[in-house]
Amino acid sequence: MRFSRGFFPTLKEAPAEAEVVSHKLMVRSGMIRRLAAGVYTLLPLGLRVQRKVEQILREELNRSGAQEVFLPTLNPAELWRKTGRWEIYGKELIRLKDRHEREFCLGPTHEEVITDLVAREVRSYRDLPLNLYQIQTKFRDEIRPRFGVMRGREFTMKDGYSFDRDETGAEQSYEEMVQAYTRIFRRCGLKFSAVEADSGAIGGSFSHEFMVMADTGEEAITVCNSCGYAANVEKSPVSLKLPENEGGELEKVHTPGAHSIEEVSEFFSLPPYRMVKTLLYIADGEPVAAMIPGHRELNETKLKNTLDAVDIELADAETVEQLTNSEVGFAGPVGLLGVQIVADTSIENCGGLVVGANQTDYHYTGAREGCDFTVSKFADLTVAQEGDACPGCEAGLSIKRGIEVGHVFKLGCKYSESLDATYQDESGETHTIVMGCYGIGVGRTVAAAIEQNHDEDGIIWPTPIAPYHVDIIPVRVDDETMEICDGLYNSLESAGLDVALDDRDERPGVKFKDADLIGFPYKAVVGPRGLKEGKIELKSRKTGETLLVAINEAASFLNNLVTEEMESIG
RNA sequence: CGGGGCGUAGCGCAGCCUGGUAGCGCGCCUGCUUCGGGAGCAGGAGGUCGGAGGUUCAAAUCCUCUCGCCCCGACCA
Repeated sequence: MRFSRGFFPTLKEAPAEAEVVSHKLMVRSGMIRRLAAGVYTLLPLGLRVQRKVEQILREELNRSGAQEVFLPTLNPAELWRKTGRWEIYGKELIRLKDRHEREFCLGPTHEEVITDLVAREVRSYRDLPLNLYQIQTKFRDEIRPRFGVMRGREFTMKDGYSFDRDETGAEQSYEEMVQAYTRIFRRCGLKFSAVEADSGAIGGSFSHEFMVMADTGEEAITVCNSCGYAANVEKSPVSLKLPENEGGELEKVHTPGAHSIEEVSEFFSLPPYRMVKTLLYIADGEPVAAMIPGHRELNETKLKNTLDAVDIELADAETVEQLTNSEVGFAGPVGLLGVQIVADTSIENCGGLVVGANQTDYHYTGAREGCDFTVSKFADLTVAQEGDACPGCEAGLSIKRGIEVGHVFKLGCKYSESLDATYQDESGETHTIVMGCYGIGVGRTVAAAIEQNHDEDGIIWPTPIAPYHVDIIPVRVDDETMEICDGLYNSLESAGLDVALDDRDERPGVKFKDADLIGFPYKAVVGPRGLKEGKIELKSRKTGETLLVAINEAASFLNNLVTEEMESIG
């Protein structure tokens, strides 16, 4: 592509709304433009990169035996009602009605549609296993779209679904997808790790997230440097042990003005872990009290799973006051009526605890679980912290940040059951199909690649997903130079490289700056300095190294460089 | 949805407090000179100051409502 004909609107300054590097650089380099909150137009450069990622996805998924389909965006409500998600998915689901008042939604994911398809078409064990995927626009009315293409309301996602006869088969499909994903992200030039994850609203029993390590990531991950264990903090198990403690008798103490754990802890001159936080939640409409040691944070995902609830939220002040008959800050398990109490396992049989007394300005000391109050369920309820013991090897965990670019789930029969996706085995017996589902955020992968590969001048594309491999830069736009550039352009194109030619009548500095911003892996500079010796300068974006190569050798030289890089990274 | 902030030329911003001529930098157009890391000079185009109401002789500026956007939290690829 020649710059003079191209649509590459680069910007010197990033729009004020862009917060993270990838967003800024995508806007500045002319890849994307915003239409509305979380809704973006892909310009030619952005589209090229996205297409390259999609191509890698197709190659690797096809290689693993999956087949591409294309499912409708417009989904009838009826299907979603069958699985119960019309209600469960909530406000995130974009709903609409047609002229006959029939209800539809725009697909935020496609378990319903694909399972319905398979339920209709698959009869026999001979049809299994089956693995289908699509690359398509998804719609989710995110509460808070942000970071450009990283969390949009309309975005491109690759979603795939596997269908197997049984658990064993499903596990094998899952493993194949993990392998495919590993190849995909490696080819995209990303440093990533597959971490254990919570299976969330989609449901299911087992899942991994593919996280690209980046300080701007929205996810916190626990990582063990010793055995390699990695998990989303939401999922990362914590087993707390509180120090032994005699306890003493239950006693109500006047604690004026002490609301927070710090204040109460200071009041009694006792360490925070002897305090117990009692947090009141509304879980699917029912009040629940969750107790955790005072020095810890509650993990809402774990709480939700423990309660087997669809939706939980922290009770508001009014509700808390109603339930505890006191101001906010004095909730405790002793004498708390009509509320289910769950607690972190560390509290089981524990004595000498300081808890709220459900009376303004009063706390109990010397409370003992099992004696002064009873808990209906114990579970791991806290958020993992830096230094916690690794569940694999007991070494200290560290906390890192990551961007979730992919997610693999073992779904089980959740959808195949509600949509009646079954098959007959060799003996004619009917079984429910066992499913898995696998997602990759395509735009997010592109953004993550930028987060990991950039410098102060702009993007440094990994060669396999660069919009163009080489940018030819004539220093002077005169006939002699342009003739050489055109020659190089043609031979590179016929060698199969993606090549840009900056034939604009601009000063060289402008071209260099744009080339660095856009992030072409190589610049081929054709100018008087090199031409004196009959040579072209090849400059690597990544290393900044410059090589002088004879004009007639430049094409094959570049071709070798690029090919080598594509292969080594693949 | 709760908390914080912002809407003035394509982009980045000033002006608003204390009402009275709409400004700066970049970009864009024309010309000349330049030409190896975002050139210089000269000339020029471009703005219903997010929208609606109100106060006032007079509103970008004050008041009310509204729409949009961004940041912090719960959701997720």
